[in-house]
Amino acid sequence: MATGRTHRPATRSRGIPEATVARLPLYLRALTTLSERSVPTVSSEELAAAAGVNSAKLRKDFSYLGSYGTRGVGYDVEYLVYQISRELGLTQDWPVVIVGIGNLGAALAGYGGFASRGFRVAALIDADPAMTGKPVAGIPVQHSDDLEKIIAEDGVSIGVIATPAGVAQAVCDRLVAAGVTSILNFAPTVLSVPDGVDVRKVDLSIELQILAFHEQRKAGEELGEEAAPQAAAPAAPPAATRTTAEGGRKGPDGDVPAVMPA
Amino acid sequence: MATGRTHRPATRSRGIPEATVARLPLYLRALTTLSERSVPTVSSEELAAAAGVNSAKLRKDFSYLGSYGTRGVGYDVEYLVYQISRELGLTQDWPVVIVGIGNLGAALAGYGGFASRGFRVAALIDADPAMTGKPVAGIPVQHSDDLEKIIAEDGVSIGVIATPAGVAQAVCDRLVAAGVTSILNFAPTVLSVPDGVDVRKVDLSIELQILAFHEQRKAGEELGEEAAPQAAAPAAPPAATRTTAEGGRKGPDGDVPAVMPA
DNA sequence: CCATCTTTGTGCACGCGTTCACAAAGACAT
DNA sequence: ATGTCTTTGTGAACGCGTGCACAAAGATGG
Repeated sequence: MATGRTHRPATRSRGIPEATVARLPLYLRALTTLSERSVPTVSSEELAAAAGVNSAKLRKDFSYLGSYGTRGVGYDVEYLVYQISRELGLTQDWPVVIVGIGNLGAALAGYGGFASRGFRVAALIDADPAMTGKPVAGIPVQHSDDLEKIIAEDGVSIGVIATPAGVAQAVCDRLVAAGVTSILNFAPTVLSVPDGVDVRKVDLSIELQILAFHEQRKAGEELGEEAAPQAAAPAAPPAATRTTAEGGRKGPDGDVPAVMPA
Repeated sequence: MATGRTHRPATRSRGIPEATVARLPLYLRALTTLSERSVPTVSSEELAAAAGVNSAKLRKDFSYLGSYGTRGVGYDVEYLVYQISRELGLTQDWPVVIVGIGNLGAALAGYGGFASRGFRVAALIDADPAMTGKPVAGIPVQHSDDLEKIIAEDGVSIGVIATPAGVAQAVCDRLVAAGVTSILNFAPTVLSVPDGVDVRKVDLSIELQILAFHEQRKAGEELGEEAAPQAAAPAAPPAATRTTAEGGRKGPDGDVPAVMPA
């Protein structure tokens, strides 16, 4: 999973646990598939399998929404699709702006999953004047000078940041000042926002690193493990006296800017 | 955060809690930034602020790795960078293949965050013959017929799936059969894999839906809330006798294919 | 060498999330 | 009607993760 929430430690929203909210979209997707196949009802067991979760967990999740099932039968697919959509707020229109139209921003602009769920790409914004006016995924890119105006005119409350890390906080500040209260951040930076603003972060690099950790562990187990526990530590051990790090020896790597040169 | 893990319920790997592993990349990024600025040591308080977490949590996380700090001083930045890198397995080379070179696949191929962390894009694979040979981000796209050969020759153990949802499971099966044991999935589908294979899922649409939920809640609170609790339920209520759903009335939407027509 | 001050490392308690297991509810057949 | 059978909804136990708060460790100054 992309990484989690930032703000709001555990504010149980309207009694629905955060963990449950995060799974509702999963159920919704499975239900939509069933709906297309004209399946009238589905049992918690079947739906759980389709969504890849435990059936008891699914039933408990649904119990937070109300009693929408029928004992001995299961859940009415159409009805449940509507209830979950309503709970998630997908029955209304959510205009979204995407800031930073690099490779990733362009991919997001063309992502079908948005439009299909009540999300409407209201505008694409980029700081590069050369991009202004150029259509991406059928939508003309606008210059970031007009950011505030765009947000206000379209009543946008959700912003997507796909800029380099260096400018992400600045973009974030402008979005928030303009009235945006929910942000989906693809830039590899920790954004700080005032209370009342939600930030969710998707970090591609982090996901790979987590996979690498498990991969390494698996490889180690196969080899009998406990082979090279401490190896040769290159840098300074818990240095007693504080050693002044000699220049920026770390050379390569460095936290590369970001997702794309937007 | 992109969404979470799929397999491996809570297998505490080598004593390090899963939640801690997920935060290590965060710490590593903050530490790398400090390293570039030649900061020799950092306290848990400072580092925690930079990473956006609680300092007590950070200290506990580090305690799972060992005692790498010095009381009264803090942590040696260079040393900690190395220790975390080693723990995450980033000191070794991880060849990665990306399958499905649409907009998203191309964005991933050009993503700087990969190369900078020990991940090497070994190959780009797409099923479209028209793409074969075409360079994307400097790497020529190869045809999916050669998938097995590529995996074997380069010793790839990590695969990224950026294909439409419809073919994701098939691609996944081929990857696994060819020897891949870790998969990062961008297609909006639940992948089923044999034991021993890790799957992490990044679902852009789900993230937005979660934001919409909170956004809706915030909007509701402002209006005094409890305004339209039950509204007019359109579809069938917990139908007593099972109603045969009339055709595929659900019409619009439908779970759109995927990320890109790869 | 001792006192003081800073910062780590962690024991402990608390709360959320997960899972089990079962009683209650309703469909369906006779 | 009544009994059987299926499936929901949930009480309760458990485990993980988080955060507090403090003792131990070590640096630093006199």
